[in-house]
Amino acid sequence: MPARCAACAARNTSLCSGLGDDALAALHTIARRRTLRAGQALSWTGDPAVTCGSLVSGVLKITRAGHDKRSQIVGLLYPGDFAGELFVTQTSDTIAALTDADLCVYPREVLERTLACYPAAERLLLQRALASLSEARRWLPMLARARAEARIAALLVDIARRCGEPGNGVVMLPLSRGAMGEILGLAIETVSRNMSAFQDAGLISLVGLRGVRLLDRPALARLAG
Amino acid sequence: MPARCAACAARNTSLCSGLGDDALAALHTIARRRTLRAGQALSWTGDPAVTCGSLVSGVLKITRAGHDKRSQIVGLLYPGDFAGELFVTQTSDTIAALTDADLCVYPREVLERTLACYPAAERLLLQRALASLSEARRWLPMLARARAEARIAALLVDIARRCGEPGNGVVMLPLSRGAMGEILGLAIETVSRNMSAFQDAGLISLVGLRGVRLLDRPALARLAG
DNA sequence: CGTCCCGTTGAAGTTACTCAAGTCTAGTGG
DNA sequence: CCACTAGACTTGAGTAACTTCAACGGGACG
Repeated sequence: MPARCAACAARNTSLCSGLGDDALAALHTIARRRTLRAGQALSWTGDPAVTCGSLVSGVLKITRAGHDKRSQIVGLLYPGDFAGELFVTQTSDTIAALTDADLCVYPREVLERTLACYPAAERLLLQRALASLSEARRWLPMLARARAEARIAALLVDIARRCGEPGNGVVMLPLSRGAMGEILGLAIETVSRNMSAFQDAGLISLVGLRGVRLLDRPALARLAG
Repeated sequence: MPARCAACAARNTSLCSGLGDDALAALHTIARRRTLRAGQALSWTGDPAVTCGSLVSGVLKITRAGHDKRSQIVGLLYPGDFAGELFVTQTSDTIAALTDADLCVYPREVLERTLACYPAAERLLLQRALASLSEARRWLPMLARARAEARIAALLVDIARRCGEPGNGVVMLPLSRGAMGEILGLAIETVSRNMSAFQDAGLISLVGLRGVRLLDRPALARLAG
């Protein structure tokens, strides 16, 4: 096993986790490390689809332009997730870093050819894709119908689940209020108002700008529907 | 090639299109025909995931319960599309027929094992899954932000594209006003009002309850954003 | 011919957006 | 260590859009 892979933080959760040593070596030969600073983009909507990769650390956002040119976040990527689009020549998504991030990137076409030789890897990717589809569909009823209160409660529960807690119960959001609005389809002021209301109701406690302590997770889950 | 497959209307668009004779025969042996009447369900949210299949004719809807128990359509399936969920034991989606429909159904677990032997089929499914993911994400900004007018225009253009025209330019919607609302996250009255407004503006012309003639498709596309 | 269901239209109420000030945090430099 | 600043967050008031509630029209089918 390549030394870099053995030491990789995403070794057991990324695309690579399903691979034997030979497949891993094959991927390694086409891989390149890349770091992104918070705010920096990996790709832009409409660009030729040339790179994709596995996220090793940090959080990325996937955005698309809404009808009025306002950008909408259509997905978040956490360590181990696969970033980028396969089997297309032009990207639909803009992918950018919410926090500083490390990736293991591959040229798209080479990766596609490599995957064709390793069905186990392709199957893993299929499972991931179906899970992502299901997750995207889980948000549809939320964005289509739910009130701001429910959307925000759902997002808080979701992020707490994925970001885990560093012991003291305070979740550090990888998102600004503005980014939360971009995910939820809400104005920044609406997000802020509801967060304050949750705090007043004793459901959460805000810690600095990004920290949140979930004081009553069941109640939040109930609000989320 | 099995005679039933040779005569199948979805032979060249479904999962089967990527298969050689041997794989096709393998699938055929585990397949069963099934017809659904309009309104009839293939599976319900929460049921064990036991069946999936290829849609041969008709249109299906995929729905999930919203936060307030109201059902939200999260996807439509047209002939050739794959229906059902793989790699899960419990379904998230309710799948039901909007029109009378024919399917070629497989037991999920058997299909999964069969697919593992035919990487070409699995790759096709991966491409489909990624396309579905992209389509679901295309709706996110719509539902999150866009006004009723834009959502409805987008849906009309979308359906016209998929359902084609029977020559005279009239598209027969597979959806009632209520179903359109379930897709778009709008009240039935809002859909109705906006359809009337489009007609008054000369963008469309309503033909009976389900027929629509798109008189100014560019304008609709522009409204859709 | 009547009924039922779907669709349309109208009026009132609610929710979140927009615009506009403030306030706080975190990071910077003295 | 403290002061300062830029950006992020919060709060308030007014408005626009959609929902809800309610009643009416009209085609399909018995």
